Amino acid sequence: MPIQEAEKSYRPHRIEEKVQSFWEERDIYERVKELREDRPRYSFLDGPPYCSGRIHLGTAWNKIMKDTYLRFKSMKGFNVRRQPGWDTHGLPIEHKVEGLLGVRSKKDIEDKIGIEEFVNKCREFAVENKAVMTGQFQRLGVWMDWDDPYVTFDPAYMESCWWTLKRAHEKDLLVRDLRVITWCPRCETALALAEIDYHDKEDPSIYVKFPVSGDTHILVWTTTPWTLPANMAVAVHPDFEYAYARLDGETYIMAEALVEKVLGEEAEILKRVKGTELEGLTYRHPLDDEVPLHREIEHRVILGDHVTLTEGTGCVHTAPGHGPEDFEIGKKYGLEVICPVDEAGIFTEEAGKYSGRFVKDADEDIIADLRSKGLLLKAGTISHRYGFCWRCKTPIIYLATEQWFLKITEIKDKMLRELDRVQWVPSWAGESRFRNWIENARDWTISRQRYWGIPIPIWICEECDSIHVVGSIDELRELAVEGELEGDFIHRPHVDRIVLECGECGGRMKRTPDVLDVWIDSGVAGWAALHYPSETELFREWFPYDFITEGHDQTRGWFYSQLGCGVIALDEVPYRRVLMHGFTLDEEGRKMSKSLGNVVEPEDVIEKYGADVLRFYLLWENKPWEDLKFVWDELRNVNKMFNILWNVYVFATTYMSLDRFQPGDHSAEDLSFRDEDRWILSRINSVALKVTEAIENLHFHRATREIHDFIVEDLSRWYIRLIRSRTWIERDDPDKLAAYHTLYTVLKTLIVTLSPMAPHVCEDIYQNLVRGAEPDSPESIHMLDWILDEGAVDSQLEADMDIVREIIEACARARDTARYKLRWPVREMVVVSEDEGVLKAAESLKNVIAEQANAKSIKTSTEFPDMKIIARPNPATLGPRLRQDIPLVMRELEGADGSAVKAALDSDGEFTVETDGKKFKLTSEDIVFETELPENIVSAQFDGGSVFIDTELTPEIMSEAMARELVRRIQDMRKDLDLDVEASIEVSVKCSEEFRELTEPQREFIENEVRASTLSFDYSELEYTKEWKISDENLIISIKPAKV
RNA sequence: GGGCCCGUGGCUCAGGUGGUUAGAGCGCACGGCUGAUAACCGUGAGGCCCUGGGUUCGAAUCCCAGCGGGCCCA
Repeated sequence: MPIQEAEKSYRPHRIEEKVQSFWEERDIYERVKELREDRPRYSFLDGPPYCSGRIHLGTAWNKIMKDTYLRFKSMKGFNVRRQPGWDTHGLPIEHKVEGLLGVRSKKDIEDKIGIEEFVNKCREFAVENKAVMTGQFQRLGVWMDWDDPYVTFDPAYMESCWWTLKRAHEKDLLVRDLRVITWCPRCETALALAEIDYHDKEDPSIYVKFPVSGDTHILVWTTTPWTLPANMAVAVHPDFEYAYARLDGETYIMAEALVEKVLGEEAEILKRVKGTELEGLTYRHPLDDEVPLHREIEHRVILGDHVTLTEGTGCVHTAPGHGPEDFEIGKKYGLEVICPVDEAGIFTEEAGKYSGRFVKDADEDIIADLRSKGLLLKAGTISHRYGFCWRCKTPIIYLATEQWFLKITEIKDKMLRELDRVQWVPSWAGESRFRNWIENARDWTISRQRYWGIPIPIWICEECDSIHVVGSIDELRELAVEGELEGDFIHRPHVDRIVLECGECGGRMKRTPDVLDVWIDSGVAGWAALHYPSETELFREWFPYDFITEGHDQTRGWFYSQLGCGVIALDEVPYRRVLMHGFTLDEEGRKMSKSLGNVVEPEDVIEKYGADVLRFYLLWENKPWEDLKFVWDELRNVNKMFNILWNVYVFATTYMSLDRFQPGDHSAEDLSFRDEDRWILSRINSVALKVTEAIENLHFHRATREIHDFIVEDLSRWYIRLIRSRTWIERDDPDKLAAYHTLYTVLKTLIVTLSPMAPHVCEDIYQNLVRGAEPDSPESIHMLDWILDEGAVDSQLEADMDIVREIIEACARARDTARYKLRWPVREMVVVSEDEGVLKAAESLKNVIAEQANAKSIKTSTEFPDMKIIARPNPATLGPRLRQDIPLVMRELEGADGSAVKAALDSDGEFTVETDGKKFKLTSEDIVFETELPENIVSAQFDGGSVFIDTELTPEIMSEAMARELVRRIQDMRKDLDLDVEASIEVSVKCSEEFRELTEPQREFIENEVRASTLSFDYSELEYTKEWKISDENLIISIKPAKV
C-alpha cells in the first residue's frame, strides 16, 4: 500500500493501542529476538520488582530506561537477553496478606489460619499482582520476555538459592551464632540492616542514678528505659576525665566535660579522675527491687572506646542483650547476656515486676519506679533518628538471639576488589557511595522467623547436632527419609516435615525452621534465573551480565546482595556495568506517598498524554542519576514536540500521497537537491551520531534533548518552512521530488533514532511512511538496524546555515521595526559583516536568504555602501577660530552632501565652505562624520553583522504586495469552505480601479497560488462572499468551487 | 558525627576535559502568521550561576571552607 495521508492530529491512545496489538498479533517481539539470535550477545538482568501492588512512577521510569537502552542495543545488532524478574517472597507480602486475612500476629497465623493456607494466600497475592503489573509494564511499551519471567518462588529458582547457601557452608561463611540483632516485635522476626528505615522519633531522655555508696551515684543517660532491666555494666572511656560533681547534696560521677551541660553551673567538682581509675567500681542496679535477678549479680564499671562526649554523661548504660556494641564489649569482659524479652517484645519472667508488659509500654513504669526511688535525676523527651521495620513501620528493638549469618566481614576485601571490575554510571555511585557501604558492612543476618520465603536448607541432627546444607531438590529427594515429596514441597510448611538421616550418626535431621531474608532471593538472580547449576548452558552463554540499572535505594539492596552472593557462590560480581538512577518526586521535591496524597500513577499520565510522551518525558527531564521532580507542566512541552513531529509527518504524507510519491521511483541523480536538503540530511545524521553516543553513555537526557531540538528547531521551524513553496509545484518537478526524497530520508532516520524512546509513534509512522514507500522493508521498525550515515555530515554547511538563520531573524526584526510585513517583498537586502565566514555563508546560501527574506536581491558587503554620511563641524577646533561665523559654517555643512565633503577631505586634505562671501578652509580635524540610514532603509544586527533592508514601495513592489494580500484573503475563504488542497475555485473580486490596476498584472501568480480556474475583476456574486479591508481599500471577494 | 549527591532567571532543567556577551522550555509582556492550524512563529523583560576564599591570563566549571536541601550510614 502506498503512502497514505496521515490522520490530521496526533492521537496517542489510538496509535498506541493499534501498535501494541500489531506487535502482539504479528508476534513482533519474538521475531525481533529470532532475527538477532546469531548476533553477539548482550546480557541484561532485570532487578525484580516486588509484587506487592501496582507499579508507581519510579518503577515505570526504571523499566522505561531499561527498555530504551535494550531496544537501542537490539537495533545496534545485539542478541539481547531481557527476561523480567519478579520478587515474590518475604515480609512485605506477608504483611499485606495479614491485613487481608485480618490477623495480626504469628500466633494468629499459626493457630487461626495455618501456615499452609497462609503461604498459599501469599503465593496467590504475588501471582495476582504479577499479572497486574505485567499488564502495566506492557502498556508502557516495555519489551521483555513477559511469558518467560524468572520468579523467585519457582522451585527451580529456589534451588539455585539453596546451592548458594551450600557454597557458603562449604567456604565456612555460614554460621549460627548468638548475637544482638535488629528485631521487629510486630513481625516477630530478625531484620537485616537493609530492612530498616530511619525516621525521627520522640523518645524518653532520662538521667538515672546508679548508686555506688552513700549519696554517690554514677550518672547514666538513656533513651530506652526498657533496656535498664538488662543492664549489666556501665562503660566509661579510658582516656576521658571524669568528675565527682556535687549538686543538691548528692555526688555524681560523670564526664567532666559534660557536668555543666547536664548538672548546670551550680555543680561543684569535688574530685577528678581518669576513666581508667573508675574501672571495676561497683554499683547497685537501680531496679534490683523490681528485677530481683540483679541482686545476685555484681555490676561494675568497664572501659570502652566507643564512649563519646557528644551527648549523655560519658557513662554509658551497657546491656549486652540489647545493643550490638554492648554485646561485643560484654564478651570481652565476660558479662552475662541477659535478654528478658521475648519475640513479640514482651518482658519475660526474668524481668520480674515488668513481666508480661510490652517493652515500649514499660518505659513509663520504669521511669515512675526510678522517680519514686529517688534514682531519677531528670526526665524529658528527645527527638532523634530511630530505626523502623521497613514493612510495618514498627520501631525496631535490639535483641540477643541465635540467628544464621553470612560472614560478609570475611569476604569484604574480595568484594571490594570485585568492585573494581564494575563500571558505574555515575562513577561516584560505585567509587564512593557503594564502596563506603561495603566498607561498613557487617555480617548478614539471613534467617527470618517467618513463613513465606525460601526455607533455609539447613537440617540439624537431633542426636549429634551436626548440620547438613541441602544444595538442590534432587539432593533433598535423595536424602529424605520422611515427608512428602510431591507438589511444591520445598516451601513451608511441607519442607518442615521432611526428615533426613544424619550422615554422622544416623540420627534424624530436622530443618532449621527459618526462612531466608528476601534480599537473598534477588541476590542470587544472576544464576538462579538461569537455573544454574542444575542447567549450565544458559549460564555459560549469558553470565556475567553486561548491564543492570536500579535506583539508588539498591545500593544497600540489590547491588549489594548480588555482590555478596556472587562472591560467595562464584567468586565474582555478577554485573559489569551499573546505572544507578534516581527517585521520582512530586512537584515540591517530596517523596510520593499515599499519606501525602501526592502520588502520580503512570496510568494518570498515560491517560492524559499516552505512553510515548511519558517515556520521553521521564528520559528527558533530567540526568538519570538525579532525582526527578515530576511536573505536569513539563509534559505539555514534550507533548508539543510529539504534536510537531506528527504535523511534520502529516505535512509529508499529505503531499507525498497526493503526488503518489515513491522514493524508489527516482534515483538521487535525477533529482535537483538544494543546499537546504543537504543541510537537513547533515543535521539528522549529526543528531543520530550524538544520540548514539548519548545512549551508549546512558545519558538519556542528552539523547532526548538532541532529538527534541532537531524536531522543533531544525525540521519544523526551518526545513519545512524552506521547502513549503517547493511542495506546491505541480507534477513531477525534480526540485519538488528532491524535497520529498530528502524529507523521506530524514523522517526515516528520525523515527529510527527516536524509536527506542518512543516506540509506538515511530512504529506507526514507519508502517505508513516507510512500509508504504519501501514495501520490502522489514515488518517492524525494530527489525531495522540502527541508521547512521556519517558521510552525510557537513559541519561547514551546518555552521553556515546557523548564520543564515540568524540573518533571517535579523531580517524579521528589521522589518518589524518598520512595521513592514514579511508578506510584502523588498527590493534588496544587504548583509554586512566584517567576518568573512558570515559573508561566505550568506553568499553560498543566497537563495535561501532571498526566499526567506522575501527580497528581490541579496548583496553582501563588509560595509553598507549607501549609508548617508553627515558632516558636522567640530566646535572644539572651529569655535576658537571662527567664533561668530560658526552658525554659517554649520548651516552650510548641513546642506552639503556628507559623502562629497568626505571625498574632498580624502583627496585634497581640506574642504572649502563659501558663504556670505566668506571662505572657510576646513581640515579633517574640523569635521566630525556621522552616518545615518538613508530613508526607507531599516537595519538590524545579528551575531556577527547587520542586515540592511530597502523598504521603498515601488509600484512593482506594491503590485506584488497587494497581490499577496489578496491571495491571503482568498486562502482564508478557501479554508472557511474546508476545501481540499487541490480543489480549484472560481474567484470574483469587487475593488477600486487603482487596486485592480495594481493586482491584475499578478493575475497568473494569484490564480496559481489560490488554485483559481478563473479570476474576475468584474464582480458577480458567487457562492461564498466576504468583505475585506486591505490597507485603505475596501473590497468584496466571492468564491465558489470550480466544476471538476 | 561520617560518606555521597545537589544548589544556574518566578518554575522545571541543559551547560564532556576551565575560554567570546551563561542557554532552553514553561510563565509574563508585546507583535506576527494563517495551504502542518483545537496549531505555529518572532521580539522583549527577567541571572552577584548559594556565600567566601584560593589556583589561573581567564572559573558556573578545578581546589578549600561555610550555608542550605536531599539520600545513606553511625
